Amino acid sequence: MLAKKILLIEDNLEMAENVINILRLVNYKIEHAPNGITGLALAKQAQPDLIICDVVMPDLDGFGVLHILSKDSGLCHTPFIFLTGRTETNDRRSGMNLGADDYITKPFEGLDLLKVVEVRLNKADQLKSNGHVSPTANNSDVPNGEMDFEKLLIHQHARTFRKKDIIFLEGQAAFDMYYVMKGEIKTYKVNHEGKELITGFHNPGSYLGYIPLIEEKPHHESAEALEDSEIAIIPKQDFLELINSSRTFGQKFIRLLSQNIIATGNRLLDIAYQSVRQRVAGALLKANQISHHGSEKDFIIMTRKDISNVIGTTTESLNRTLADFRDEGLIEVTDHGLRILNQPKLIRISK
Amino acid sequence: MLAKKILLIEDNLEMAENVINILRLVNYKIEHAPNGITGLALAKQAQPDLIICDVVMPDLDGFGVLHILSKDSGLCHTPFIFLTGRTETNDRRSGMNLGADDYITKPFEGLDLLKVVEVRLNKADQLKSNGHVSPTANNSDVPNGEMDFEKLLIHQHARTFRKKDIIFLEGQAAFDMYYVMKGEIKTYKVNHEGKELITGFHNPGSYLGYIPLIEEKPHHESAEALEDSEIAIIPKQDFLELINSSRTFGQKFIRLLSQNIIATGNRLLDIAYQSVRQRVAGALLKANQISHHGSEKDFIIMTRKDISNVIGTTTESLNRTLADFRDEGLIEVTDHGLRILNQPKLIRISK
DNA sequence: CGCACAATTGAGAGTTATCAATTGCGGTGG
DNA sequence: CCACCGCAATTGATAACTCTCAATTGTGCG
Repeated sequence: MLAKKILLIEDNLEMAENVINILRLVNYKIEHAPNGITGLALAKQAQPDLIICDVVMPDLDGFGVLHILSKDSGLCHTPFIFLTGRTETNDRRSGMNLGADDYITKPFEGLDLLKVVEVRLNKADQLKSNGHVSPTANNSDVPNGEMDFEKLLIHQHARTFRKKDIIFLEGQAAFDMYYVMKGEIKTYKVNHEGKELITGFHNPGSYLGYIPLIEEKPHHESAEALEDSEIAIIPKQDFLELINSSRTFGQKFIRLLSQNIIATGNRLLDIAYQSVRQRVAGALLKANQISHHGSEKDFIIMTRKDISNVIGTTTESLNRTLADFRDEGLIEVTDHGLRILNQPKLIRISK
Repeated sequence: MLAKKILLIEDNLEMAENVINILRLVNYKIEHAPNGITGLALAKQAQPDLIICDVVMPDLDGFGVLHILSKDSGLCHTPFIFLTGRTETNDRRSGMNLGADDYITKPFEGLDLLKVVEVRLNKADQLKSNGHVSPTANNSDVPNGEMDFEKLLIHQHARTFRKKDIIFLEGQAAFDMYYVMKGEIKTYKVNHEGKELITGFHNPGSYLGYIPLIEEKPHHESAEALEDSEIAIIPKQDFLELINSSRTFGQKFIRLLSQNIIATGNRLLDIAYQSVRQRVAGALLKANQISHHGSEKDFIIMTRKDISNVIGTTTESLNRTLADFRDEGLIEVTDHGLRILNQPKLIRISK
């Protein structure tokens, strides 16, 4: 197989050297551009298999480079990896949506870099060789086939979001719909005092962020990755066309929305009139139903903060209730999570 | 004009005499059937302009008569009025959905009877003479034209629901969508302990009860008339066809659902974390925005119970908060309702 | 007039939030 | 390798809030 060609766009020469040295270890062919402008030119000329690009650069920064490349039909599907400084990403709560397929934070381990590069090259190969077979069709992550929709996903490569990464923030303008392919995402709203209420958990096969597209409004909730996740990003235009042209897809969405309304209505009633004790019991039961995501049965892995933000209470109140439940022999608290011991009694409490 | 022909189906002869005597005063032509079976036969033969029918009868009761007539293309649009006993209707909370165009409770005043009959005859005339022009197009109650939808409404006559009548109850099977043409409706959910949470107010132009039709599930909330109202009833089949065939209508519904989701999400956040004081302020402001329904500006007419059921608290807590607001000069409490005196400060409190 | 029901007010109990302090844990840097 | 830092989890004490129960007043209606 031909050696893969990688384009590195990085203005800091020391850093560039560093990256190049690491990549050379695996026999990649490296092109280096010292700024965004020449990076663009080099990309068009060399047609690399993958692009690594620093975010912070004079003149044309990484976002600019990405933006321009995404308009280029020959390069828009080339894997694009950001090199981001610690300070920028450490504060993930700033709501950045990187827009690249993946990213690496500086400083980084050589192994991390190689891994990310390899994964991205492999995925790109898969997409190419599979032709029009959807990448999601290969693994069984995705429930009930989407037909039209999968066709649309083919032309999208999934982006990576690491644990705690923000996918979008309440109030931001909405440009895309999101489709979870791997991992787990929470959506939430924050009130005036900074208290958070979780509005939903989203596993593979779940759609995110489409309501603002319909309403032509900013995001009404935020989304954050609870674990490393892969998410396909469908442009607003494509989504709207799909809704408007495909009857089955439109109907599917109407049903999604309806279910959402019924569920939210029930939650309203619970939060309005049930005690914390009742809501905790209910939340544990629901979490237990849903979150068999790979883990043992009857095992709930969530931070106290997240559980309390589902219930709409403080961690302290939650914790007291959990302690009560533990003392009453209803649940078991281990290092790794919660296990329900007496489901019938919990059900009784939750009503 | 020809004398109108009215068919009375009533097994109690004394009651029948009574009704006939009253109706004769206005020169109606009366046919009388002493039971449901002959009533049906007489209806088909005489083709009356209006039918008055007792609910409680041996063999075939009023509901049975109505059901059979509604299948008859020649009679299904004939105004149909129920005569119901006090005991049945007094307990309106039993969730009956009468299904008739209107009803009269025994014992009744002669004037009431005549009024109801006259109103129904007039409406039927209007429908006939207007041909394919929607009756709703004549008055400006209904916002932004519905196009396809109005055509569908033509073939429906509105049913009357009196104040406090139940339109549908949570848990009941859902057969129809409802379209408010006049009056005001509240939808609400009730929890295990009988506490009520109001999920919405619906004015003319508003749709009700369609979500269960989409989901093929029982009603997820109940609906009750807050004042005398007129509601068109669209059969499930018609609604589903409309959703599936009309692009614009489907889109319209997607938007309705989306708005609902955004609004409910915000309410969740409020109820979860805001104090009663904050929620009362918010509710007053919102009620003030919406409920200029004919009444004076800045004037809120709602029972304390309804306000507290919007907020998710008890009437006592609500009332204490209202008393506070009154003492602080933020609102004025009169015999007929509440008036907001200091909107800016209320806004500040609500956040 | 009296009944049924909505609104109001009071007193006390129960629940939940807040503030504060402590413990435990994973990762970092020396 | 270990001390240290930051963060999550836990526990305690207290304050604040809201509900419940009870009693009273007001109001529309037969």
